Formats: sequence, structure tokens, C-alpha cells
Amino acid sequence: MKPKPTASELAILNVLWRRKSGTVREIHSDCGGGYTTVLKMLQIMTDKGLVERDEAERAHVYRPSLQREETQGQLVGDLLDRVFGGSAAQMVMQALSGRKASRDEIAQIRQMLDRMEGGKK
Amino acid sequence: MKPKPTASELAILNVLWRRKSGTVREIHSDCGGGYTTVLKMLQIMTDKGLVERDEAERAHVYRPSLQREETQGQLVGDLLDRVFGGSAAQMVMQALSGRKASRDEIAQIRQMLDRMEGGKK
DNA sequence: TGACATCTACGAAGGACTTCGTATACACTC
DNA sequence: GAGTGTATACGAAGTCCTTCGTAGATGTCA
Repeated sequence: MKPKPTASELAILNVLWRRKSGTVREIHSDCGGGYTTVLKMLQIMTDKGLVERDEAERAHVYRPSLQREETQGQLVGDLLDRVFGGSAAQMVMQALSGRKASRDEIAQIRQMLDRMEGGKK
Repeated sequence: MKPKPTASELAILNVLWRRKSGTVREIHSDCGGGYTTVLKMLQIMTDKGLVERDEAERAHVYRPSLQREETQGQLVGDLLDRVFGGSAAQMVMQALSGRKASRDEIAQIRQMLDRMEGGKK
């Protein structure tokens, strides 16, 4: 499976998920840091399979190999196991108690719970 | 603030939260790995302030400096920011869609949402 | 006392992550 | 063609994380 992205890889992926794709220069301008640092990161991420590179043009174009949701699911599952002993309820608890969720968000979550129970019946 | 524990530090903390406290030997037997590796980790964690050490006896006794819930909150908040752009609803979504939560857990989460809205009113 | 078990301390190796400097290639313009 | 700007490639340094070997102190028991 794809390796878990590190913190700085994630910063780059966040940019890429937003823009769909981008050259080093574009990513760098959204992301800060040194230009060659971003370049190097993208080369490493290509090796790891985290992004894909289109070399057709002189300025290579990068795009994420995984959708945002897949990576989110992977990272959240990892935290769930390592920190919450697999208990999703405990994790949700912590997520909601630390930040105040908006009324909208609460409604959204309720809907999802309804859907889950509905699908299970 | 306390630094974010690494993966192996977390493994040790999980043992300590369960036992409340323990010597290197006790932790090691719950945790695996080399004995001196666990020892070294605990020394480093003491320096970082992640655990506290009682040196009264020959075999030092370690205990976690933070409660489990505090560290959980810290880590979940970190993931929330770095991976979900701060949207708790999205994170809860991923947490619940990846694993099937039990009916019990779902009920538990519902109760919590009720409490949150109640407290807000 | 001597042999042995058990403890802490510490240094060093190996790997991953991050950053940056430099080399090199390509394109454009005067 | 010389100069300038922009691209990739790559090596090397610095840091952190993890593991382990070894040294030295302390306790126990025949």
C-alpha cells in the first residue's frame, strides 16, 4: 500500500488536492519554503508513489495519486488504532469536545448516523 | 506545551495509561522490544516531559505526565488541522465510514451530540 | 568474598525527513 | 553567440527517531 505521507508531504498534497495538479513553481507559490526544497520533496514523493509526474512539458506537472478521501481515511484509521484502541466513538468524542462544532456540523453528523443505521437494518 | 509523542512513545504511553505506572521491566514485558531500548525511550520521554520518574527505589517507577484524554485530544486536534482543514464533521465522517461502528457506539455518539446542543442553548 | 542477576547511563550506528547549495540543461533575447 | 532566466537532478548536511551494545553500580546468596 501507499506509505503514510509525512507532515510536509501532506502540506504539498493539500495544495495538490485543491488545485488538482500543478508545476513545482505553482505548488511552491502556494506552499512556501525554498523552491528546490519543494522540488526535492516532489521527486521523493514521486518515488514513493504519492504523486504522479507528467514530463511532457519542460516544467513537469504533478498530480496526487490518491484522492484526498483515501488518504484521510488511511490517516484517521491509523490514529484510531494507535491512539484510541480502535474505538471510533472515543475518537469522535475527542474530536468534538476539543473544538466546538457548529450547529451545522452537528446536523451533518446526525444525518450520517441516520444513514449508517439505515443501511445496516 | 508537551511535545507530540512519536509512534513508539505512544506504545509505551498506552501501557502506562493502562497500568497507571510501572518500572522499565514491567513496561518492557507489556511492550516487547529490547529491554535497554525501552529504558532509553523512557529516559528520553522523561527529558521531554512525557513521563515522570520516581527514583526512590532502585528500579525507577514511571508514570505518564498527561492523562490519556489530554494526549488524545492533542493528537486528534493536530490531525484535524493538518488533514481535514479543521472540519470536525469531515473527520467524523471518515472515522465512521472506514470502520463499521457498532450500534452501541452510534448511540453513544448521538448522546454526545445531544449534550453538545443542550449545553449550547 | 566471589559469582551472578538486575538496574541505570550513555554512546554510537542506521535510517528517515528536511533543507539547501550547486551543477547542468534548455529557451529566449539582444 | 553571450547573457539571463528558469527548469531538473543530485549530493550533502543537520536533525530526529529507534535500536542496541557496553560499562558501571547495586543487591543477593552460597
